[in-house]
Amino acid sequence: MANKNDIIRLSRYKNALIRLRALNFVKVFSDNLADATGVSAIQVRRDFSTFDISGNRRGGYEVDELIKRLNKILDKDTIHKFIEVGAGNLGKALLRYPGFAKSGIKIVACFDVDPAKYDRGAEIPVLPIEELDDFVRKHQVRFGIISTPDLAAQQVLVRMISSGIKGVLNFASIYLRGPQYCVINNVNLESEIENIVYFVNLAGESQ
Amino acid sequence: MANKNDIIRLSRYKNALIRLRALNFVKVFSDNLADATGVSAIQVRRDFSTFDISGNRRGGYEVDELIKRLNKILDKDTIHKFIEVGAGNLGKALLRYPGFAKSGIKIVACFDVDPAKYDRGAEIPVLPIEELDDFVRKHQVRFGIISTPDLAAQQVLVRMISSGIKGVLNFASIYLRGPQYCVINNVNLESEIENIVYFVNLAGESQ
DNA sequence: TAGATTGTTAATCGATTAACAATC
DNA sequence: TAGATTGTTAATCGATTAACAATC
Repeated sequence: MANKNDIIRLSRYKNALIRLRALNFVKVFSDNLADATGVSAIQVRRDFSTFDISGNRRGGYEVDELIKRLNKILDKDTIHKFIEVGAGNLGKALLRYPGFAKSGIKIVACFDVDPAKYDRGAEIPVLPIEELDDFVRKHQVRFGIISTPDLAAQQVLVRMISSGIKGVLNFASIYLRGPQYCVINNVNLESEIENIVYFVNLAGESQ
Repeated sequence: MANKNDIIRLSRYKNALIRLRALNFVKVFSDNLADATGVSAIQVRRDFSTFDISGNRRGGYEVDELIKRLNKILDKDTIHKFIEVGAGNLGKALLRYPGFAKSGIKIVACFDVDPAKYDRGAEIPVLPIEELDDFVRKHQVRFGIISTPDLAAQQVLVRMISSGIKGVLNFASIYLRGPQYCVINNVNLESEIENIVYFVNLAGESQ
């Protein structure tokens, strides 16, 4: 069965292919994709094999066809509705982040506890957290983003799950876990920073 | 040698320990940390062993001491200077993101190509990209954040590296690589979204 | 001392790579 | 056909876990 890293690599192949297509590539060999993504050519072929994508021996893979297959697997042909909880600095920026629309997702509403943040008239309305459950059920939203302070994150997760949310992207720097049927991805910026600092220090010392 | 996952786990232990300390824990056993972080107890002990952290057989680990050791390893006792390139929505939000100050980092300047974004008087000034090299050399900055559109990211990376930056956090959804002596962490929100969607779909199908 | 926990060595598991057969 | 590339099977590598000795 596929795991997170497999999907991350598929995503990278897809992005590389889109750039290659812009350069008028019609076919690619696993070697081309390896160069473009930093993944080994053998890994590229193994991944495609895992997802039943086959090329032409001697002829490589067709770019258009390959992009279509990857988009299908990654479900890029549907627009996915998300809600967000937490309308602070990061939360507001994410509402306006053009990368999300480009990724084929649409944040349909944001929720907060702070009445000063409510804004029903906005393109993406900011609503009281109490309305979350009804909203999610009514609009059949399956995905959520948590951009609250750390302390609120766990509670928000519980609320999201009980309202029927099945997948969560968490930006709070507390590592969240949920029931098996719920997918949670943690983007921990603090941890990323700590990583960079650690390895830069390490490289600095060895000189 | 430690790898990225090792450091991510150390970061998680540290965060869990800070919460446990707030609950008045004085000692912890590897089992406690396992429960708190979702990592196995054996992995916890192995990690500590890797970093020469030892506890008391029968007595576990002392919380205060352990936090100190982890902070030392993660270099949390120094404030690290960062520059940022890209003052768009996400870039501006990151400038104001309280999580960074909490992580012990300080963004000292932001750079952009758009004159409309320049703001020399701001607490964190937004400066023309042409000034990046001088600024980085003068202030001896070693770390950078890329929050530009995808197309600019590669160029910005080259510029950062040539000015002496050693560690980069990249938010553009293009996978960046650099020379070995440079540490690059890619935070690809599009890819995170694709992951969540994929696994939620997968779970949905199997029902 | 007996019991419980650490810390290390050996075993297992999974992911990546090497080798090579299939085939265009 | 000869040459080059895919795709799969076997081998390797690294990370995680199991088992257990050390010891508080």
